[in-house]
Amino acid sequence: MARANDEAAALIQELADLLSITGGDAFKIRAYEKAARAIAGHPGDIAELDLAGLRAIPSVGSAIAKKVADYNATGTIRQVEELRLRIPAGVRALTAIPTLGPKKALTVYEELGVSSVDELATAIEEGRLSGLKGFGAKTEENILRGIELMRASGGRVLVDAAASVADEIVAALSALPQVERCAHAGSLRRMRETIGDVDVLAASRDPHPIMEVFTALPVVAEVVAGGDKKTSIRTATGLQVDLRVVPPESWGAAMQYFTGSQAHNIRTREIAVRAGLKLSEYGLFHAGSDEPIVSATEEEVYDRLGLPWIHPTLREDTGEIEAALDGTLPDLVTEADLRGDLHSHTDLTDGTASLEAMAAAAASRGLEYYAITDHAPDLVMQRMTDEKTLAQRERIAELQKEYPGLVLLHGTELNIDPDGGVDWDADFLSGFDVCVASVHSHFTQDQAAMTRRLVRACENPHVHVIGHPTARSIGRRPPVDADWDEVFRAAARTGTALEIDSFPDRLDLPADLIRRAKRFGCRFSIDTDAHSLGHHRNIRYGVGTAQRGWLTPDDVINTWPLPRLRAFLKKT
DNA sequence: GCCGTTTTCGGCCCGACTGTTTTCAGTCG
Repeated sequence: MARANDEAAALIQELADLLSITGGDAFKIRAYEKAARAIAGHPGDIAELDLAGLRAIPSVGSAIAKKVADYNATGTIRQVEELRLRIPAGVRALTAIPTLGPKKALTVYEELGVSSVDELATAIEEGRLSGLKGFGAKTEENILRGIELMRASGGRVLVDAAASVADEIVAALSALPQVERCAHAGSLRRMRETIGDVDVLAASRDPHPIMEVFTALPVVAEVVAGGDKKTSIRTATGLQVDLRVVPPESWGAAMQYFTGSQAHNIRTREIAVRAGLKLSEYGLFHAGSDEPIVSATEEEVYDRLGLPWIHPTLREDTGEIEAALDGTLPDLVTEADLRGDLHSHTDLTDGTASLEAMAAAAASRGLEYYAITDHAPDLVMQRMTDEKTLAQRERIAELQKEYPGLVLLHGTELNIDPDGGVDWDADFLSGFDVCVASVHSHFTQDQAAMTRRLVRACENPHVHVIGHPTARSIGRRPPVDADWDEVFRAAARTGTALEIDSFPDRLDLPADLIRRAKRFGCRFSIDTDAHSLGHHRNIRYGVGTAQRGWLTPDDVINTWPLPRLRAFLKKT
């Protein structure tokens, strides 16, 4: 499943982690981290590159190129193997505990021989940490807390859970007279698929009362840290929320800074430094005099750095800075570009709303076309039959008369069987306007079998969209194992679209695979896969995922006018 | 370890908060 790029990047990142524990040079560690990102984001296959080719990757010099060549030849990197002998994997795992970094991890390992999270918890309970340099009572308490949190939640929540907490807090704070502006930033604004903590930003000259209201909100279970510029709380579910209050004139610089990512910020600050400037959350300044230049809007800050404004979903240092400098940033697809939705369910199968209610919801979204795609018979528990789906087609034709502005399409969500076949024969399939085909069973086939299965589905002339292609469930089920480059090649060749399923626990295709698929010329369909009326709101997460995959409206078939879409669905 | 029309050596992003400290290291984002 993992490409050479991903495996090599993980090894280089591990090298950085291990060096940070053994006390390696901080700049060297950063160089490894930067190179790891560059290798992971490199479009070509690094397994095919020689030393010169590797060195051509930005941030990869001769030393790292040799290590990657080492990986290409042997499947590992010698320095990583050596450091693994000195630092057990459990010690590296300790740094995942909040408030415990590489320095403290090394101290407990060297002084007490602690090399796992469980051992550390035991050591603290037995009082073996007392007297250790830098470990007071408060530190012990915080570590125990951190371990508890880590065990409870795994540390991250789905994007919709974070969004609802953020929306509630932003609404409450925006109502205060002292607050001039308030918005969320951080990984939620970047639309990452899971969120570690929520960042909220407020502009005000009078922070103190804002902090007081914030820490007293009903959602707050615990105050983690409190100052007048920054306050952190935790909700009852363990989600941390950081509130930063900045002067109104700093709003743009602060939004830029707190949206991140950290890697993107390092790049923008480096550009500032080279231009004799200094960029912080308070603004862009002359380096020598600290004279302010701009700070009110993000656009001004980027502009003064010689860059166009960069969409938050692109800010990961995976090529957006270079694209911005080249003037080749994509014109990203937005929710407003979507004319239709090609995947939805009614109470005929496992949806909870009637056909009529789902159509009404689609109309209120302002859509021009909407496909009803209830499950096909091979998903036996859904009890679909030929008769039921044909009766539904007639009801849709009747209902169509009530919606002059919305074209209702009759479709189905087929099941791709282990050999790549689907539920109905060609003759019956030709009666549908649109067919989504998805993997719903046999998730653990080996890579060769799964690849054949998906390629065969693409080659079926009646399959228009591959639904949630990796079939992952975030935090619960891993993605299926396929040679995705082979699948993408088949999808592009046959004119089969790949779905971007908007369900917060799916977000499937994931953004990194979207970006890869686009390079093969694939098309995409951003769908809700709605099973109820409320699920239509999830479309924002599908759009965010598509944006993180650098998609433009033209890449997405359900932004197209219906005649162009119908021509695509013929798969000629 | 990487990188360069200001540099092939000497830089490398910046600030807030906590806890254990008497001036600062560690962690986080």
